[in-house]
Amino acid sequence: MPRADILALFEQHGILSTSQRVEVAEILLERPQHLSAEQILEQLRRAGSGVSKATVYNTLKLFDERGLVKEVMVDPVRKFYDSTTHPHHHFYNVDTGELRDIPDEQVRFCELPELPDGTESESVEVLIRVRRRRD
Amino acid sequence: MPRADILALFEQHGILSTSQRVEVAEILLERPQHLSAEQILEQLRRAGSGVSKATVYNTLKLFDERGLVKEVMVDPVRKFYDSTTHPHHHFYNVDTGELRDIPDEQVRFCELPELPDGTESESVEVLIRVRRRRD
DNA sequence: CTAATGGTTTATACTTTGTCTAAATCGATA
DNA sequence: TATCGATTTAGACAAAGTATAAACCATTAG
Repeated sequence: MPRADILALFEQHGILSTSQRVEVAEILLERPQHLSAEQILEQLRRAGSGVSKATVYNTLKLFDERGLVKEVMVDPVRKFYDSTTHPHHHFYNVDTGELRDIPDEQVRFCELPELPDGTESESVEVLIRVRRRRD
Repeated sequence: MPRADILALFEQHGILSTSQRVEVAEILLERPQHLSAEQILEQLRRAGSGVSKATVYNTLKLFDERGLVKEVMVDPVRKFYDSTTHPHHHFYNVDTGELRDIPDEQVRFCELPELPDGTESESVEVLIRVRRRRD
């Protein structure tokens, strides 16, 4: 993703631009993917960046709060951040830990339950857990 | 849940019975619910039980491995254990943190994607995130 | 009855993930 | 150049969970 696009996204989400934030965004927003804070930190380190652990965590938290990325819950231990924020679904391979997107249009419901009283829907997400076929 | 039923479930899932395991099961299997290890430990303590932290964690892990309960991922910080193991879905209230079951038959799919090569489905779960209606 | 065996429980140390804090730094402006 | 507000940083800290090794317990063997 070109630097100009990142700056535009920051603008759009009310995020002040700093070099560290741009570095994190460049990695996570490069393509549709799911990364943990630690994975991003590791990539930064490999690229020779000096961004601190605290900043990576703070930045991802900020991005999530401002809706630039989305926290996904798939691992009970780590947080993962999804560069795709519009509603979509996931395959989760329990053997490998791989998380893969399912385009929204490949899932269609015939029937969904009524929402609990006094609530409105925020999202409807399907998680298909798969494992290596052993046959 | 009567003690005899718990012992039968242990038998059925290949879990050797011990007094500590029964204590944990009595709490979690009392009704359909979702509890963290810490919540269970707290209930045990309140009831005057001396079961150790390590045993609670080990026991829940064992129950999950043997399919007696199901780990559910809804909080990125804690693990929650679901006393309902057959496939079903959830409402998650992002305002209150409340997690509520959706019976399986209230969700029906018209269309689902093909699974990735070399994998088989383990589960298909829907999470409907809701929030307080503000209108 | 005693000892040996195999699994379970326990305290405690440790690991991992993430947050907090206070000081240092940065960038813009006056 | 000084100041101000916000950000970054190192490192301390917190919470959840795991690992380890010793103690424990029930059962069986002698």
